[in-house]
Amino acid sequence: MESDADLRFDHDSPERVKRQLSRLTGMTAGQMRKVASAALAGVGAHKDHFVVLASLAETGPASQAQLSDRTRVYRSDLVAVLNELAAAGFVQRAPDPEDKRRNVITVTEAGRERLAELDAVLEGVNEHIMAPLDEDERAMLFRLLARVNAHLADG
Amino acid sequence: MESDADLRFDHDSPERVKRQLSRLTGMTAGQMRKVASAALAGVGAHKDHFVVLASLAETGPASQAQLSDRTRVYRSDLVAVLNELAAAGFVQRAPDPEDKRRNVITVTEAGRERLAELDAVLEGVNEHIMAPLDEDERAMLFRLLARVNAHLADG
DNA sequence: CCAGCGGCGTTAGCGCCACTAACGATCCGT
DNA sequence: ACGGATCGTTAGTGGCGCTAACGCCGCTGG
Repeated sequence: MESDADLRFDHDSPERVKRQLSRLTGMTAGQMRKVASAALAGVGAHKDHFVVLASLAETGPASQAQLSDRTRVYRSDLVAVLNELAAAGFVQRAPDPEDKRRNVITVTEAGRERLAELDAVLEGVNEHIMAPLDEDERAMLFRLLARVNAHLADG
Repeated sequence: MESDADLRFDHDSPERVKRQLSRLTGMTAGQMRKVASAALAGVGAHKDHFVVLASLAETGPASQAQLSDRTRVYRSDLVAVLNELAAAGFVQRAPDPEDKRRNVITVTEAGRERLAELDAVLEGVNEHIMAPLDEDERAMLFRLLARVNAHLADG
C-alpha cells in the first residue's frame, strides 16, 4: 500500500530545490496529512469531524455559518460533515427558533465521547510526528511556523 | 482576488486544534504554495518547471523515468511538463539511440537562462516567506522540518 | 407595509495536486 | 523465441480549497 517508501526531502534533489522552504514545508505537511488522515480513517473519522466537534465542545453551540468561521471549513463542505456527524448522533441539528434561516448545531454526549476518542488518536499521531524532537525543539518549531504563518496571513 | 484575508492559525481555533502540528504545518504550507505558485505564474511558469530544469542543469541529461525519480514529479505528469518546456525551447527531447524506449532530455541554453530567472523569482519568494525570521531562526526551522521529514520518510 | 438587500443553508461544480491503471512499444534474460 | 520488466503516454480517481447560484428568511427604509 505504502508507496511513500522514500518521500525524503533530499536524496537526489538539486541544490536549488533544497533551498526552497516552501518545498520542504509542503512535503512534510503532506506526510503529516497522510499519517493523520490514515489514523482518523482507522476509526471512521475525518479531519473536519475533529475540528467541528472541538469547536462545538469548546465554544458552544453555533449556527453553520459561525461554525464555518471558527473552523475554516467552508459552508459548502460543512453540510456533508454535519450530515455525517448528525447521522452518527454526535451532533444535533435543530432549526433556530429565533431565526428560521439558521440551524443550531449542538454537540451531544456521544459527540463529546467521540471527540475524546479522536483527540486521543491525534495525540498519538502528534507524538509520532514529533518523535525525533525534544520538548524545546517542538516548542521552537511551533513558534517559528506560527510566526511565518502569521506573517503570511497579513497580505 | 485575495480571499486569504485571514488564514491565521489561531483566531478562534479550539485549543485542541491549536496543538495539532499537522494543521499548523498544513496551513503554512498552503500559504507558501500560493505565494510561490502566484510568483511563478507571473512569469508563466510552474513549480515543476523549476524542479525539472534544476535537475537537468545540476545532474545532467536524463531519461524521463530518471527525471521522475530525481524530481518526484510523476512520470504521467512529467509528460505535460516536458511538452511545455520543449515547446518553449527550454529542453530538448530526443530519442535515445541506445534504447528506443527512452527519450534523452537535455536542457538548452535558453533553458539555463530560464532556470536562472525562476531561481531569482523563487529567491524573492523565499525571502518574503522567511522575512520575519533571522538567519539562525531560518536555519533552525529548516533543520527541524528536515528531521521530521526524514523521520516520517522511514515508515 | 412592502420592496429590496443581505445573510442563511444547500447543491453543484471548478482547478490543482498527488497518485493509479492500463497500454503499446521496446529491451533483456533464459 | 518467449516472458517479464521498463519506457513513455493517456486517461482517470479522489481529496481539498474554493466559487457560483439558488431559494428561503430577516431586516431596514421609504
